[in-house]
Amino acid sequence: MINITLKDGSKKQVEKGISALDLAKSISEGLARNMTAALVNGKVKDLRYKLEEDSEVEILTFDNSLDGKKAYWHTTSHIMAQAVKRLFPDVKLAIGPAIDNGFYYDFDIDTPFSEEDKQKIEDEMRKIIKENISIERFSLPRKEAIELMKDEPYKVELIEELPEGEEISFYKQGDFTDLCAGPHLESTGKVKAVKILSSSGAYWRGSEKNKMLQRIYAISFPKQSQVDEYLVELEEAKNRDHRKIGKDLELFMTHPLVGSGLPMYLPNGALVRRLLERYIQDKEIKMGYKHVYTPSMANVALYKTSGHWDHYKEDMFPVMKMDNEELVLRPMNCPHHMLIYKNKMHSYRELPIRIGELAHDFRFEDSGSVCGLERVREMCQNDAHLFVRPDQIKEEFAKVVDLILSVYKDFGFKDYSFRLSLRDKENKEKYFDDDDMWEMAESQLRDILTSYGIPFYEAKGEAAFYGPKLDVQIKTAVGHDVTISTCQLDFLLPQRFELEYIGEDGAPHRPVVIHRAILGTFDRFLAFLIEETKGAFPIWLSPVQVKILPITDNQLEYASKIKEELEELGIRVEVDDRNEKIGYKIREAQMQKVPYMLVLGEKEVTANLASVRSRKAGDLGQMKIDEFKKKVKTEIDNFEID
RNA sequence: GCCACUUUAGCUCAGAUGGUAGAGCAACGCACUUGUAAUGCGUGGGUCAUCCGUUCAAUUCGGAUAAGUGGCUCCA
Repeated sequence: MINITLKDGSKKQVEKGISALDLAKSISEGLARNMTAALVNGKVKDLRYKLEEDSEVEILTFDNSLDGKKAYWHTTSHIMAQAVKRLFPDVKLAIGPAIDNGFYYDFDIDTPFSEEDKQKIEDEMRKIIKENISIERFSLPRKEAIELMKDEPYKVELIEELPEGEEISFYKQGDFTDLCAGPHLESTGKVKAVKILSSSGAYWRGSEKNKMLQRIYAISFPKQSQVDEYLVELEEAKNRDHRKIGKDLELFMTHPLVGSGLPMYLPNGALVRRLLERYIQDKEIKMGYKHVYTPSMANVALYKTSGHWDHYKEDMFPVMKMDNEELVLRPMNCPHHMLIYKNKMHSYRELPIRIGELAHDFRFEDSGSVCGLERVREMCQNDAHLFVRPDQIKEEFAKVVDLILSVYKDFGFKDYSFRLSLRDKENKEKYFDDDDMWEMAESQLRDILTSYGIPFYEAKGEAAFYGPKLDVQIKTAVGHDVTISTCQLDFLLPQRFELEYIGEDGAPHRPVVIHRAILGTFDRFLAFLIEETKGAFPIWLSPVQVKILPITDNQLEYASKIKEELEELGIRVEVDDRNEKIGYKIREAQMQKVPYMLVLGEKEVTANLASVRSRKAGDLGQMKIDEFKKKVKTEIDNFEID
């Protein structure tokens, strides 16, 4: 007998060699029925994994954990591969993992899958599910494993990379066998509802140097209704997409004659952006930042000096040759700001010096990756460079993090995470070559984060070429993972530009540079803000804050009187004086996400009142004009979010 | 940049296996003077993204270009 500790802390004595599934059955039949995998001593195992010694066990179901879902989805990915193999026997299989939302499988096939192909594959998958084929695990020594997979070159490549001497595990379901570490369900019939979502090209092993394979994304659930719900969720995400809302609310537009990745801000969007610019600059000024203006282009030599030329030129617009000069549109502002620092001699007493700019940058983004305001080719950065003494790094960095947190609080953002972006040591040509500098910068950043108790995760290969970064990552409505704020530690540019300050000892010393962008770029920040608010901006950012809706022409005079009163307080207000029914005017104001509507009829004019309606709570009843003015003014001044 | 798909009125979308197109909303006009998410009637509006082919004839078929969408690569 062995001792099993379950997740709830309860203990159980069972026979040695019992399967996880039988253990679940001994607890409850229902639990066993919904079981997708087991977590044994922290490792995900199959349902039929045999428990040989005392262990901590958690029964995973589709509903109680991501690991449970992944076991379910991973099994479905094998069903997909089996279906594809049945329909297209010449296809070579690559990999088919579960992801956070479903799974995919990559196939090497000469002609990409058509819509009809995908329908056929989905039908075949349902057939395999119906056949309820038992899924068996077995393992082989490397040589035999390669022999078994000799017709699958991608699998052979994977096997060859597995550690020497280890048994290689396979899963077999009827006529289909796949190299796989598991875990899996016990049979294909356990999967109930499946839906192919999309297909696309994807490079083998994620490298553009390799062949492009065909990837199919799909999802599966224990119930058909869950598939339907998931599809509704996807549809709702599309309605939150900043590109759709940006068009509906006339925030920005694009035009083929202007070009890809070059959005134009319409009056509403421009207003929101101007308010964001003022908001952040005011905050920065309070924190001792000095703002500058520098040109959007520069001599190539500037980027040769900074070192960007060798690492970044592929992402820049091509050189413009003038008489004796070679000019480029700038992709970042750091070099300009380095020269501003260098413009005069600095004392250790002056530091930190904080140079800020709302600066336009130009990056030649791949045509396939531009996206609304999220990825553009001309952007405006909320950029700043902090020139600090080494002993000030920690404090100054913490101030930046505080600023980030306070801004996010003002906007009510909650779904973001800090990422410590490090160099990839395997890929050194992407980064400035100075191991000592990297080790020092990375460990210093990690120390700061740890000592301030900021939760973060680490990501290799995400650093800037000159140093590691702290990035704030968010997920967009359609699921892109993007950086919204960034703070970077840089020992390189001060060296390249030979920056100095005179220390207490009278000798020159080298400052350290912190690059930071709080709102990142105004473009992407606005995209994020649109998606977070679904276009219902907080009142201080709303293009129209109050819309006055007279019921008939008889209230027009009263309406314009109130309009003037509100305008005196700087409130953005419009009167809808069209000859339409009140329901129509309300519907329109509501769709334009106007925070407050004032309905004015006979009753209001007589009593000198306004009927107030909020976009969020609906009819608030009648209010004195002064009372309403005070309410709105307070909400605007306090950056209130609803 | 790569793979696939898409592009028809200001917007959202129908449409014909080749004989130059339609709806709803919006716009404009008229009537109605209206009480918390769409009043009724009428009018105008399209080189069917652009260019080049095939054809008696192309918005429809083929090719190229541009822009967009979903991914991959890349990235604020």
